[in-house]
Amino acid sequence: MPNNHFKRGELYSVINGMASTAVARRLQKNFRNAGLEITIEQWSVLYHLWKEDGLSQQELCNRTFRDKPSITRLIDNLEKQQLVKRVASPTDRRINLVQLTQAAKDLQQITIDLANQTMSEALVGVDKKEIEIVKSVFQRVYDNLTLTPVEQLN
Amino acid sequence: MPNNHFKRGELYSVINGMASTAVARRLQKNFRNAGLEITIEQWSVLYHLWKEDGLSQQELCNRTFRDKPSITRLIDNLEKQQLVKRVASPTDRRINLVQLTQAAKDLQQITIDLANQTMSEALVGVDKKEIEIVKSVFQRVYDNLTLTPVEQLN
DNA sequence: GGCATATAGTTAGTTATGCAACTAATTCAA
DNA sequence: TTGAATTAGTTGCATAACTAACTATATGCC
Repeated sequence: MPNNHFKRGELYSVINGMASTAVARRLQKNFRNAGLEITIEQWSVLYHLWKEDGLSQQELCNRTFRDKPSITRLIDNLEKQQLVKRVASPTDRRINLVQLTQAAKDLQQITIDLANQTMSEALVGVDKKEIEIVKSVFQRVYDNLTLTPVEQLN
Repeated sequence: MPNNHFKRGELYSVINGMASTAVARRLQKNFRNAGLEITIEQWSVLYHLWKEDGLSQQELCNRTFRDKPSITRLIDNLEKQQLVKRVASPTDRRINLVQLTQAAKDLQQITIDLANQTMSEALVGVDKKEIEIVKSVFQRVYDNLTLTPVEQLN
């Protein structure tokens, strides 16, 4: 089957490069145009903290799909910009709880509006059912590659 | 509408983080397990050269959705590993044609097999029609964000 | 109690990305 | 035909990614 030899690699290119890169770049550009100095990676961390403040770094790893060194440095940079602060957990001294500052809270509304607007631009002509399929395929892909065989049965 | 306030941002997280990261990590791991020293980014450049050898750096930018500095440095690293060489275009001295070495040609079959196998693992339980929808949505998203309004009419 | 193991987080080193500013070669138009 | 604008590629700087190796704290078992 030499003819569909490249097809899955092709799909890999599509999933990994094109669209996600384009969306990320646009959102970053929209932040910059609005005079906001944060990166999309920093925003993605803040996003989870807006939903639930005071998460541990480990929990942020899980929710943002990043490894620990990545979160360490993102938090370093967010701390430099005074958007979060590390607070030692009172019950377990290994754990840092990451807490939003007022400056970060002030960013929530405007940046989420920009993200929503960016996704609206991105999704022109794409209907809801298709979006649901994309999400379910991605969840499935993620589960296929990260869950143990036993977990996949649930 | 406070309740679906996060939905598009949520989708952004999904598109940009989860699945593509998981696939990339798994493919990189499979390369490493097979004793192959190349990164997936380098592989994605080789992939386009296997389809058509001797592309210019600009053409590689277009096909891999990367900017020029990224390609410059990927080619630098591929050259260090003696997988490609830059050859000046005979007709336009600004242009570098990027040509595969024999070592790179030898990587084609094994790495494409690994990529196909990785995508097969990733896509367990996902049917062809869903894959087509993901691809078409991503093409649409890419076009929405990169084409001029006039081009979008075509 | 004390040692092995596990967990939370950091650091070092390499690769990659994006932007801005740059050089060199080419094209086009006055 | 020469000088402005365009195109191809490179370099510098900042941020971010992954791996491996590390420290510190907590847990669990004897």
